[in-house]
Amino acid sequence: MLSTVDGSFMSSPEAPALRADARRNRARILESGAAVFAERGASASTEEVAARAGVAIGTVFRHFPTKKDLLQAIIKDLLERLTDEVNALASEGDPATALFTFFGRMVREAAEKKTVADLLAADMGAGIQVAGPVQTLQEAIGTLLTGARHAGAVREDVRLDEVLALLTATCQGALSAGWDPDLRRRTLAIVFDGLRP
Amino acid sequence: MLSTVDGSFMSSPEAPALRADARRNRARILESGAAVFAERGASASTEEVAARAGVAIGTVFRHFPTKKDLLQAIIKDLLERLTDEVNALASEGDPATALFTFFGRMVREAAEKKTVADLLAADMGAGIQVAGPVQTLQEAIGTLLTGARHAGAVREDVRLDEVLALLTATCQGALSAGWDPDLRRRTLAIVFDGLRP
Amino acid sequence: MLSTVDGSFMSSPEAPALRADARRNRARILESGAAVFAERGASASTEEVAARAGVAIGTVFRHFPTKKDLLQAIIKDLLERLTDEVNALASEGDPATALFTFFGRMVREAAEKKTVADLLAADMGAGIQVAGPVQTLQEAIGTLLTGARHAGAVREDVRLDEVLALLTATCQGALSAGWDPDLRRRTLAIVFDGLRP
Amino acid sequence: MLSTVDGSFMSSPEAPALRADARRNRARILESGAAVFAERGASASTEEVAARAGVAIGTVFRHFPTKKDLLQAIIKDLLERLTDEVNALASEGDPATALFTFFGRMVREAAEKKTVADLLAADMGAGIQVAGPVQTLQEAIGTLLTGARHAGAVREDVRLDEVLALLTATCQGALSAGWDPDLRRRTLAIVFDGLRP
DNA sequence: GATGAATGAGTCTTCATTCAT
DNA sequence: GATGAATGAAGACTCATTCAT
Repeated sequence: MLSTVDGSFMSSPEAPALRADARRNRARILESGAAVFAERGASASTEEVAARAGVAIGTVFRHFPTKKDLLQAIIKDLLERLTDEVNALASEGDPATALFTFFGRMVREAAEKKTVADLLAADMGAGIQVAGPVQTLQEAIGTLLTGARHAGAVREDVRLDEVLALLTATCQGALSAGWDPDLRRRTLAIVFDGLRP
Repeated sequence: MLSTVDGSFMSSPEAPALRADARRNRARILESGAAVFAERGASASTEEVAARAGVAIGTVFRHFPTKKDLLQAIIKDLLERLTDEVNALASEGDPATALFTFFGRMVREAAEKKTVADLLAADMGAGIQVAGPVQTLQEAIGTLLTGARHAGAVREDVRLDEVLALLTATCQGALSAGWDPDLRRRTLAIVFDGLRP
Repeated sequence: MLSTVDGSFMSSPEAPALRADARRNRARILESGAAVFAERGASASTEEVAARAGVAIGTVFRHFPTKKDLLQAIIKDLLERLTDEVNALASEGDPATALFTFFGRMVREAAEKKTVADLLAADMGAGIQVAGPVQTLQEAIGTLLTGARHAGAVREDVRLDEVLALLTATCQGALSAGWDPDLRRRTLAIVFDGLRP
Repeated sequence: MLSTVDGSFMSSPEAPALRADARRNRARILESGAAVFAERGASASTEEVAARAGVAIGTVFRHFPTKKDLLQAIIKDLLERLTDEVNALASEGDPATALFTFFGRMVREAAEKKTVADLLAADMGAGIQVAGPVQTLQEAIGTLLTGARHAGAVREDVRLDEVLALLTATCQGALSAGWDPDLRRRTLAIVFDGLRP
């Protein structure tokens, strides 16, 4: 993946201009947070995130005043990275396969890193708000879908919300059940078959 | 549904006979536990389960020495009920549609009652062991699949583990995303299409 | 069972019927809380209150779900006790001296036990609500004042709010400065002189 | 008021000369500290003092190595200002009214600015030492008292410690109860009446 | 000197679990 | 067996204080 975690050289203009060490810590906290929450679920302790990031607990709370803020930031980060991937596929790849490629990649990552859908699922309920980034990602996937339809790789009557539903479902399934590569391939083959004309 | 919640007259032979009120309490705890954990997730407090069951907290722990035991019992209960449903479909229904019927019913319930997959997903990770009942359910579903294949309703090369993977995935997806009936129908249509010859 | 359900034969009607040991603990927590907060101020730790009461921290929070609740209960308790005293004086004592007697007693206790005014002052700001009990106490003192005026012991134009202001002020002063008995006597003598015709 | 806030040109001889900006910062910290602690009580955070002073937290701790030091400095400052006021009244004003004038002014300020007595009361307990400045102020007030006695405005048997006790008490009372001007006038009228022959 | 990020002990609060009643 | 009070280990969060930049 090309994007940097800390967004160091292109931080958004209104950001408070963090010191180099602070930026480094922020990035490490996000990273360890993603790992810890993916492994242990959203109820893992902030202390463990701090420990894995190699900082004191206070540092985590300085960067993210609330556990919810931390969770939200991790998810946002993840969503942005996914959106970047989708956009790259949309501009480079073959429209007939780009959607399936992204779909497969996302499910594989969910199974391997146990990150994406768990966070999306486990915590949405807790009032976490990431509406903006989610919509951006969805629109990007919509572009892939349109391309695939035009290329005749996907049925004309398939709508975006079904695709998103299938994507979310398979990510969560792969995640919680730990699909091995072969099972993943066979399961997705069925879904992809269902999408084709 | 025919199964009893408390399993009163078929408890394992060596278990000491429960007093009538104890049996009643056990059943009510399982029931309220299913409701509470489905609504609030597995991190809901045991106290709340007790309150909704109308018993004191001590009573819950007398029946289930550990929260994990309670969760396990609830899941087991659920699995047994599902197995009964599958078996009923297998012996009565049309083999060509039975699998799809069960699939659709389970996803609908997940979406409506937020029970099945949430428990299965959220807590499997915590070391809960329900291997036996799960296998029983899986075998029952296997029967449905075989019937469907023989009836020509499902492709010959589709294996049970893919079907289970798709079932789990869509249940979780429906659950966490709250699919409305129309979205559920369209999403499952794609999956079913993928399963057909 | 022959014993009564709550075991308490004279608790106030709407009270939740505490067990004997719980009632004992509740009382001890209120007592140690009054002492600790008076000594160390309202920012003393709940842990210390628990320790002095000889219970675990959880017990304090079972009885008073919030630190604020604890503070409020202590103050209410105090106010009720004071109101009782005032009422006793109003019905028994000499109207010409009852007000002065109560005034002096309250200031002496403030100086000795460092309780009354500190709590009243330190915590009122934190959103603690004891409006009811406070008003009850004030009305009781009002009765004393009326009696004293009728007896010619206090000037006709002295109103209740001034008396309360002087009472609060001297309590706080005695409390924070630790007036010794002699200083207290001389200081109150001046105030009482100011109140007389 | 004549005293400078920063005490720049009269700092103790051995203290290293502060840079102009450092002197300015010290003054602003004292000022914002007085405001913040008066508003929020002594448990307000040092961070807030820094923010209101427009400096970083490190700067506060460079000037006052400990929160206690900061509190102590604020109180000292306050006491010195009060002493100046008393001295001015002692040398200029009418001895018969000077004491009452000062008394009334101090109580009014307490009620309005919530500063004086709060700090004096709330923090004395925490081991803050300002014995020297306090004694200086007390002696200055003693001069006012002597003048008032000689002028026949105050009873011969009234001693300084009672006057100070009444002053402290009414300041605290006015402060915590927020006496309005009318109540303040009536309450002080009673106290003054008690002091007169 | 100023800055503000990092530290970590301390505080409030929750909750699974135990046990006296 | 049922009750619900007590326990105490965690967990989220705060804040005085230190120190690298």
